Parts: sequence; C-alpha cells; structure tokens
Amino acid sequence: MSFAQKLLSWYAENGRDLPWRNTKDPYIIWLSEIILQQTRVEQGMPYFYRFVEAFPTVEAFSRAEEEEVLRLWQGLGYYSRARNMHKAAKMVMELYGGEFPAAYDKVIKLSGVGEYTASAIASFSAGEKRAVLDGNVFRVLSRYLAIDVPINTTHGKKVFSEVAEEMMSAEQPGLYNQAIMDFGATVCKPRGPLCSSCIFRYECAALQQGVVSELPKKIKGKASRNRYFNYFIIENENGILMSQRPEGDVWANLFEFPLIETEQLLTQEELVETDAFKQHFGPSEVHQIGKTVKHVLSHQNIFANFYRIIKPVDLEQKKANWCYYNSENLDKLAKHKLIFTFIDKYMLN
DNA sequence: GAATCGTGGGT
DNA sequence: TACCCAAGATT
Repeated sequence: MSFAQKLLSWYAENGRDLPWRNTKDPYIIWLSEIILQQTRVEQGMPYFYRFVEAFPTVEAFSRAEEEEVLRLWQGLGYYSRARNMHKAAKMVMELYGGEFPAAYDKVIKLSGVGEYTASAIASFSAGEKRAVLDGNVFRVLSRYLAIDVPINTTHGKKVFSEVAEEMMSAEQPGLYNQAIMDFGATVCKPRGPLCSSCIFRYECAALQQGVVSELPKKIKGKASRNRYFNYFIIENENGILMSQRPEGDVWANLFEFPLIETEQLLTQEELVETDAFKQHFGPSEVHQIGKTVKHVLSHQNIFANFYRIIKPVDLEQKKANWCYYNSENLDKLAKHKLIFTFIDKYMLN
C-alpha cells in the first residue's frame, strides 16, 4: 500500500470526529480554518460554536459590526484574524454575490486566507487536489522521508510543498489532507511521538536513522524582548477610562486602561516622578493593585503594573483615544487578556 | 524574506 | 524554568 492509502486507512479507523468535518459548506469550513490557524483544536472549539451561532451565514457575518466580531474573538489571540475575517465576509458579498466560494483560486483572494487555508477549503469542500502544508504536514513528511531542510525558510517551504503534492492521494484529496493533519496531531507528535505502534514504523526513514526527535529542522528565531507597561485605573461618575491601542503594535485596536510604557520596570516612587506620569496625571494619589504581572507573547514579554488613581485631576482632552465607559459599555469592548483577566480578578462585583 | 502577531498546553 | 509549538498570514 502507498503512503496515502495507509494514511487513509488509518484515518478511517482513528480519525477524530470534529464538528466542522460533518459539512462541505465552504463557509463553515472557512470559519473553522481561520479559528484553527496556529491554534489547538481544544482551544478553538468553543469559538467555532460561538461564531457559527452568532453568524449562521456569511451574509450575517458581513453585516456585523467589527466591534462585535472582535468581542466574540476576545481571548483567542492573533486578532488580525478576526479583522481579516470580517473583511473577507464583506468581500464574499461584493465579489461573489454572497455565495461563499470553494474553489482555490477564489478563496485565496480573501483577506486572511493564504495557501494553507485555501487548500483546506478547496479540498474539503470541493475535492480539489491541493496539498495542505501546515505544522503537522511538515513534521510527518520530514520524518517519514528524513528531510532535514529547515521548514521555516523559503527554500524549505518550496521543497516540502513539492513533496506534499507528490505524496497526496489523487482520489480523495480532502480526506487525505484531514488524515495527514490528524495523524500529525495525534501520532506523529512534536514530542513523544507514538513510533512503536505507528503504522509507518517499518518504513519511516527518520525512525530507521534514529533522528525522529531532530525533525523537522527549524531555524531559531530572535529572542523575545521585554516591555514594561504601567496601567492606570481611573473611574468617575461617567465610568472607567479606557484607551484604544494603536495600529502597528501588539493588540491593535483592542481596548485597555490608559498606559505609560517605560524602558525599565519602575517602582511606584520612580513612576510618579516620570514626565509622562506628571503630564497625564499631575500630582495625584496612586496605589498599586496586585503585583507585577508577567504576560508572555510570542515575541515579547510584558511586565505589567496596575495602579489606581484615587483622586483624578481634570483629565479632559488628555488623549484623543481615551474615553469613559460605564460598566455595560465596558463589557462590549474587545479587550486583550491582560485587561480582562485584571477586570475579572479585581473589578467584578 | 525576516519579523510580527496571542494564548494555552506540554515537557 | 524555559522552551517548544499549535489546521498561518501579512508586511
């Protein structure tokens, strides 16, 4: 039996039953694929149900406010996915008359849809022969064939793209794509792969050569940088003061408390002496809430301190992106994890 | 084409 | 603990 045939046979027996696999509706498949980008199935699952319920059709999605989309996405991370999804839904209305496309050449034009996602939708929904290339596929193929070309380079992607195309099943491209990803996720895992009971244990080149744990090969990225965020909780009769994050930085467009970023981790005494603090808050009574929180992102470590400003001086017109929200409206804002975790811990009644 | 974009789970 | 990495895309 060929690699593809064995994989399909394995999948028929061992494939997971996931909600987005019970349909060929490209819209539903698209929803699941965007949510699952760089995201584990267990983490994305509740969001999938949430989005299907909120937006049963692409037309409903296209009519939503971006604010609502981001609020539904809150907590999932990589928030540009949500903004691109909203754009894509509008594009489907404009370009394709509201009918969500399944063809690779059409879906690839949508915002947030790259080669992987277009291949997934086209193969799952329309049976188009397009090999998906995700983290699972890189890992399974690099081991099965013992290919040590780094996967996170342009050259590596080209090499694996060609290999993936050769290895895939021509008869059942959709099932094959799901099979190889499921196999990578549950058997040929990054660490602790189940080699001793693997269906490919007598053929896998990496296993024969004893290099399973060294593959796939990857070039190391830059180290994370540290950033120091000082947040200020300021409340008056209008509600709580919130600030919207700028484009071009982490958490673009999401809401948070007014922020002063510093070059070092400052004590409260040092902070109140900074020009930025005096400029925004003048001489006002401050006290810290909780301890320094370390929040780890993919490319930076954020150390956050939270301070309550007790007797706010007049803050009107201090910053254009600062605005007061009552508790009802605060709840509607899309906030990043650092903020909604703080609110849940310290500000809920 | 390298850097960036979140959060959570596993080892 | 520190590191890896997950159904990637964009700039």
